Amino acid sequence: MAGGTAADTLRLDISWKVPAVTTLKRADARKNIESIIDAATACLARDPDVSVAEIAKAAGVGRVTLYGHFESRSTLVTQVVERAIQHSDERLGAIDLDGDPRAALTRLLAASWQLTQQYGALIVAAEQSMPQDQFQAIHRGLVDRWKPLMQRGRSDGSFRDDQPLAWQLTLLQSVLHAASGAVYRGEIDAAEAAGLIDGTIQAALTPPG
Amino acid sequence: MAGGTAADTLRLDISWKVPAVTTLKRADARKNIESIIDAATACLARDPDVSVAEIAKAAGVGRVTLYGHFESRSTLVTQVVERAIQHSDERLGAIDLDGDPRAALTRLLAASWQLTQQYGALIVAAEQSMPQDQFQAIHRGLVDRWKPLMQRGRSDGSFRDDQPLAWQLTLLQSVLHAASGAVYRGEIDAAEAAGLIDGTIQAALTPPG
DNA sequence: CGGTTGTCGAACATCAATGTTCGAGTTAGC
DNA sequence: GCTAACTCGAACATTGATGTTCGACAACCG
Repeated sequence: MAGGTAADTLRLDISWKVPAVTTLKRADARKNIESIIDAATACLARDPDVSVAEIAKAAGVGRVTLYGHFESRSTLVTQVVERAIQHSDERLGAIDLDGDPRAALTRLLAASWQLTQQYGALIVAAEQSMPQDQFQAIHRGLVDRWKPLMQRGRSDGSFRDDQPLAWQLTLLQSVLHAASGAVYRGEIDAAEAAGLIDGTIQAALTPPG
Repeated sequence: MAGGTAADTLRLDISWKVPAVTTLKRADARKNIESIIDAATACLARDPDVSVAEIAKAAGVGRVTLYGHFESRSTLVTQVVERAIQHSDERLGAIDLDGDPRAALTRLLAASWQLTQQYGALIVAAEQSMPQDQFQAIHRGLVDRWKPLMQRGRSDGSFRDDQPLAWQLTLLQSVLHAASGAVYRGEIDAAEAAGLIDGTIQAALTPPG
């Protein structure tokens, strides 16, 4: 038994499973990563300046564990934002933007309001923590979801076109954000917010005269 | 010569002019204080998180000099905000809010837009750096400038009253802020902003038909 | 002119947050 | 059950900002 040769040892040593290409982590690790991203999403939606320590606590893991899975706060934020963007894209992409522009706008606003509530100030965190060009790409992507509908509505007289399109797009974002803040401060309640947003935007876009 | 008694010394020592009640600082000191408040206003209007070092540099004084005049960053911000509030109150107080509510609103919006451009993100700095109750008092004061006019317009049918007053007030702030951001980002230019704000708000407040 | 006041830079203390290291203890998965 | 993978707290290094102290120098004002 003890007569093992160097060759034997070598063979045995090979049994060190080189991490292989298995990107697969252990089950508990994957669960923790999920928890962290979920917690980070919720925390960042409330406060874009939230600390890593708070995120870890909210996720129910140690701070060190978090750093074991995410290189830095910045990469965590980036991943959170990327997931949120992907989710938002799916939701918004499923919306029917054809037919009466005003009705389509109502549908788009309803979905966007739901996402705004869910992700809140995440956009602010993105702006502060992500490389600028990356953030701008995201922002452009979001705006492009609205642009065609707005252009179509302006062309066919559904929406006023005596104001720059860029202003109207900014206004949309602004009103959604304002509603989010108002709900947070308790000025209005979440249930009525969707109606207020739609009523306000529709009025603001109605051709004058 | 060196024969001075203790009494002599004592008498001479009395010539230490006790600072008297003269609250008056030296001329250059007063000028620096002005420069600091001016610079801080401009800096905070752009970036509510600007550092004390940057404010000092913008004011053309050393950081130590700044701390010689202001106990802390927080007190500096408070004084800046107080001056801005006072100035804003004077400007807004001079506006005629009687007559046609829509015309009065136009006047109020024009003045508010000018102040929003000037003070930008100062309100954010105030929120972060001032004691909460103090900030809320300021915020209440601002809102109270709009409330009576809005209530009157809602009563006489000039403005829609199928939405909560609180929402409409939030909307006003939001649109002003959005315009400030849009100008900053170059989406629209400052000259046309006033018209866009008025056109947008008037439309949003028009009673639905 | 002369002393008081103010300015300034450099250096220091402090604080909070980020990121790292260590070592001991758990747990998943074969 | 063995082992690699994972967790976790405590302690440490680092960074950037806030405030403070010191001492030399300059400027206002009587």
